[in-house]
Amino acid sequence: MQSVAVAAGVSPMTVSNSFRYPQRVHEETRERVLQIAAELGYVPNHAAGNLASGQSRVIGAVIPSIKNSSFYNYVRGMQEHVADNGYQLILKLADSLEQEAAAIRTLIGLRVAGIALVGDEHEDSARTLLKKTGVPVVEAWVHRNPFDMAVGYSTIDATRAIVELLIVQGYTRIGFVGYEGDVSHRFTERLPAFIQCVEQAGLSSHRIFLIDQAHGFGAGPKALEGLCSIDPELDAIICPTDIVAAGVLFECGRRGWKVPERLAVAGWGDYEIASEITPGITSVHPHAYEMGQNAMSLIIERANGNTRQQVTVDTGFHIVERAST
Amino acid sequence: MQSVAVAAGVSPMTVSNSFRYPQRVHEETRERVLQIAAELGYVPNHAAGNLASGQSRVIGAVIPSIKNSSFYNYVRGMQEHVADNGYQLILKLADSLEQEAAAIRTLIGLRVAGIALVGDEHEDSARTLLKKTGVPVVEAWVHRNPFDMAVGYSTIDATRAIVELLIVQGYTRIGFVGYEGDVSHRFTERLPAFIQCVEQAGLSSHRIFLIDQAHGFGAGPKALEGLCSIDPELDAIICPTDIVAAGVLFECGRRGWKVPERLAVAGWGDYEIASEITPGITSVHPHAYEMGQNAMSLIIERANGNTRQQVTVDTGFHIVERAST
DNA sequence: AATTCAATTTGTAGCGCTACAATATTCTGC
DNA sequence: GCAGAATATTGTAGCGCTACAAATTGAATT
Repeated sequence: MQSVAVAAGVSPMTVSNSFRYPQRVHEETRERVLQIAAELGYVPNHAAGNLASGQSRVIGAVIPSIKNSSFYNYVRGMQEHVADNGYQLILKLADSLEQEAAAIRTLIGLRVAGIALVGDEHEDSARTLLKKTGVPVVEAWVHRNPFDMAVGYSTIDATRAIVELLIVQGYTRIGFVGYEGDVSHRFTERLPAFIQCVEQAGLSSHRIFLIDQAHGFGAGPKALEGLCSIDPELDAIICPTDIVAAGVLFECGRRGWKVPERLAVAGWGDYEIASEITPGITSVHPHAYEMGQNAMSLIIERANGNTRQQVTVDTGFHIVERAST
Repeated sequence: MQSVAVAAGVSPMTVSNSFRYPQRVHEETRERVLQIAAELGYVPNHAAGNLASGQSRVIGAVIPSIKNSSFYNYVRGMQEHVADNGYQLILKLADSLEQEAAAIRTLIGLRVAGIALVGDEHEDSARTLLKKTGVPVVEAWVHRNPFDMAVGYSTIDATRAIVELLIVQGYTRIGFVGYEGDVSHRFTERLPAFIQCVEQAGLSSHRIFLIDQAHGFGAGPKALEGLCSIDPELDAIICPTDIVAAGVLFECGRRGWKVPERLAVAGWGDYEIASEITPGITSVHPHAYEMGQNAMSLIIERANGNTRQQVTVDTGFHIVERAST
């Protein structure tokens, strides 16, 4: 900074202001400073700025995986929103709760302005740390009982919507594919909603099969086999993601089963494959882009001192009906 | 840090050493310090540490997109390697060269220990900045003419391998799908290799169709249509990614074409879908995990002062033969 | 008991920047 | 031409940490 200041014939403070508070500096001066900075390859040291001001223009987001495209639009929403507001987004990947806790520790070490997490299940140590440091936290993809702030949609309502659609379309032997073990509420909430909804319609809710979350397409054949051993005349299947649904479709192809005549297949997430595969997969579209935008918006508002009363944003969802049901 | 020091009855310097140089501190003392730090929710301020030491244990990686799973194993390789060496990885997403340049500026502002990029095409301003700051840079997925260091494999050799496989299998009317416009060398290198290789075999190289990189599965039908209008009797097709190949497979399904009898389909990247779809897609497996590992390894070595002579690592590839060819 | 040496701990200075208050400069209106 | 306001610029101190050198401690040796 010093050398830029000398080269531009101003004080270091003016260089600092040119970057951080452009309107405080006379336009002509600012342009000269920025040009010389560019020539000298000077980029303000964020670490020093952060230390001096106690503020940060970097927001961290932890996402569970990039294995599937589910988070593409979520990240895009975050990215575009922060860019519009002069912030920067950095990402950390975490496949497990331990990794999430480590990622949170890194982000806190970096003294980011806020942290966006996915889901509402976190390690106790991470919760404690977040609480103690008081950093703004948004949980995305969930919409109740926020730890701090939350943005999401009701997976219960969405489950109900998809079950009701299948019932209206005349399916009666509906199977449900869930994830086994410790997985996020955004998955575990669906099963009770399914059971309640099919029983309300006077149908049986015993067609349930749980698979390992780690599997992608491969889960499809496994799930189909599992459900068929419960009821060989299964006529519809609700999958936890479009990837699993596509796996089921592939397996139907191998078996020579017509979709949806022999079996209706519903997915979740409205991934790109849902619209491109034949038949297209009926799916829950979760407004991921808006979720990303709102997550950043909540953090930026909090960082600017606006403590909002309403700390949960419901971005809703909609059902995309396609040929698979 | 001060309050941890007081609570533990040691000097701030001992707290610092407990975190940064554990072996310098007596085990008993260290454990007490770390335990009190945990109780107090103290996480060392990376900004201050970075400022004081001029060193950073954070490495930044810029990846083009998480839309497809192509970079999953690459990121996993990076992640696991840095964790083993006491470093941290942060990710930035960039869909365009401008976004990449912005991401690089952010990472430089953060004074990261090194930067991993994908491909060898970058904005001039970004190149200049990287050169001037001297931060260690690895370009991944390319393996020649590194800007600083590089880790990748030869897309030319891989193209040759896949073309030769098709020729050996008896296909003669081979079509090639490429990307139009300004895309990375890791794509543009393939077309000349394709042309050279088919001509060497005495075949015609006029079956070429370029598509927009932005399209995913949807590119498949477009490409197939385009190539069929060049040669309706096309008997094999080489796609730029497995996603496009899957799109072609979907389209073949709609047309009632048998794969590989009517048309052989080759993909690239060995994404999960390649092994799960029926028929499985013959694909180029790029050893992405090893690429990620090596990228981090090069940066960490450089950060530790070991200037290696060999700045390019070839992680190779292999062809996975499946039923689609 | 004195000396040596290694292991452990501790002050001090300063990293590059920004908050804040103070100062310098330019612009109004009369 | 001048007071007063508005705009633009500048010192100073300090953010939280670590490099480095110096100091302390304890055990082993003479």
